[in-house]
Amino acid sequence: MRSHDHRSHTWQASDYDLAATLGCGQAFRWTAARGAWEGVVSGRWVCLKQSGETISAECPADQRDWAWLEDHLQLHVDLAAVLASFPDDIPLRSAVGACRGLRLLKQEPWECLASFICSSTKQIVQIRQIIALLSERFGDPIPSMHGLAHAFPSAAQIATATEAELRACKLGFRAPYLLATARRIASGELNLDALTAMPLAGAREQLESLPGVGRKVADCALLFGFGFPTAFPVDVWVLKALRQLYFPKRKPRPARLRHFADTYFGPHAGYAQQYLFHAMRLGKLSPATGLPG
DNA sequence: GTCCAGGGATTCA
DNA sequence: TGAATCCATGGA
Repeated sequence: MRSHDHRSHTWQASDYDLAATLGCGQAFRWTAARGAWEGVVSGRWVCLKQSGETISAECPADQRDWAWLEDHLQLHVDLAAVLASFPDDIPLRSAVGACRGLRLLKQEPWECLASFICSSTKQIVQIRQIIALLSERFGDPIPSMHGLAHAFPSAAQIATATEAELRACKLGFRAPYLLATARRIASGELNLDALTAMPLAGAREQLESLPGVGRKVADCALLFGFGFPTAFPVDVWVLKALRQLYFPKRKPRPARLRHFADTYFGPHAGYAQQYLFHAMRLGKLSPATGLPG
């Protein structure tokens, strides 16, 4: 055991729930194994552990620096400041109380976009399986601490696949969407790197022009991959949360809910969305905790 | 607005 | 243990 090697690193991270963060369904390449979390970030295999307020990482090879992982885990984010920006209402208090230390990750844009194209009407466990198959079959082999692992395939790598090969990765009707989008990215017809510097609405419009990318998938990519803090993905869980908690005993039209989501939650709306999403899935939000009226 | 497109994990009888 | 339900939806 070496104490000053470059294969492992530790951080002090207060108010950080690693298990909730990696397992809540925002990213799909993390698996819990023997009290640790193993995953692939930016083409690097890594094993993470949390003990109290210490997070440790171990890689199969020496690392020059750990900025790639610090960025992915968003270790610099002041969670208290994020939570303080939320509207002070009963649903969010309840969600925050149920998900202490839940964080948003910063994923690679292409991987995130592709993952959520695969996500439509799939459950999180199934999405993980799809992403694992895509990586095994089309991604670059990389070293891990037990045999070979695989990087998430680039758009160019997926673009070389056939629709049948993608369907064999359990994509079903999503296969042609992913293939067509990969080709548009790989050809340079749409440059994902340019989206980061654009206003949210413009970036969203660009993403929604891609096959298989509607409002919800675009918002997931914008929030989890491109770092737009006000993107607010509305999936079936968040829809349920909004209806039950903010509009009980009413039947708001979808456009009304959309407007509410886009205007109510403040500068870190995406974070608020993640708390509502996760708390709802945990069954920690009940209609009884909703607002009056 | 309605309908359809994989399929398997999960739930429930 | 077999059937029903549900799923981080988008497009025609």
